[in-house]
Amino acid sequence: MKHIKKKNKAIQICLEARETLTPNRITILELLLDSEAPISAYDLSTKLKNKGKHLNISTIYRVIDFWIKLKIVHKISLLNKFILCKNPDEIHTHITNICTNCTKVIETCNKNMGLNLDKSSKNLGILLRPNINVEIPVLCSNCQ
Amino acid sequence: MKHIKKKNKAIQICLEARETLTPNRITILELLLDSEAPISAYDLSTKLKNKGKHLNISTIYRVIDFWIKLKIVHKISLLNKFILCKNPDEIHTHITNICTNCTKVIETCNKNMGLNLDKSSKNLGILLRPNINVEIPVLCSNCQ
DNA sequence: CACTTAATGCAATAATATTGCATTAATAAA
DNA sequence: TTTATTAATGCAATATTATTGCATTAAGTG
Repeated sequence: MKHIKKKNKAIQICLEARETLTPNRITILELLLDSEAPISAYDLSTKLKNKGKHLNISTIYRVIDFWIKLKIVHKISLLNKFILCKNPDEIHTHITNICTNCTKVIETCNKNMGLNLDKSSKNLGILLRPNINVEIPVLCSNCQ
Repeated sequence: MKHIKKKNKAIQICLEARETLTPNRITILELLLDSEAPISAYDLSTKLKNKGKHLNISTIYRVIDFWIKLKIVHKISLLNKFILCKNPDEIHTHITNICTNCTKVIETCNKNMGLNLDKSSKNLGILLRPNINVEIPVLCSNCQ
């Protein structure tokens, strides 16, 4: 298992939050670990079926929400799909670059992106929250 | 009509692009002008019905896509809703701040937001496109 | 063990969006 | 103007994404 570190990290975060680690949550986590690309709830459902395991779609959504709450999974609103967070342990502004051509995702953080949103609070009276995820439509190196 | 200028601007952009200005396109444009908040395709459908006018939902989506193509409307993926662009004539990175509490939208641009995404292309090999729209979850002044 | 809370199953339904094909309207060419 | 072509719309089915209420099962607590 090449994703063992990330898996352990997720498990650690879950346990530290005193949340329950159920078999379904592990199963979904593993599927997300195996998926480089963002994946939809129904895709997860299909993958499970192919493995002979059935979970109701509502359970799948609930498990996804569970991992999102723990900041271990991001919802990619541009795609209506979900993906594991690259740096779940670090509190910062997550930047999800999404290739509008091939939907490849390149995750980074505000520091690497020249993004300093703090100015905005003064200009607009709005408040940025820690650990938000910002999606940016781009062209990846292959699709340029 | 208090939105006469914005309406004229949209019409101008449409005509300059040599696109057809149909009654349906005008009707949808006017509904979007009247709506401060982002509005869904089905909300538009309901508003039309209330005025005694019926448009098939596919037509509504097509008309919305038409205005999006002309950069006059933004899709807010975080809400699955649509909103008129505040500065359709200026090519820049549009920033849509969305209050995660009340869904109010505060649109601005990269200059006001301390956002300089050009750095990213060097770091990540990705290409930013002109006139993209970036959605940022925030808390507005009322909801802080 | 008894009690309480949390997780899951189930099935219906809601909400959002797309498609193929027929029809009508608009535009361009003869 | 008439014809040919292209674009827009209507229609209805269907796809996709997501939520809900309630019953059941599992997990955690005293």
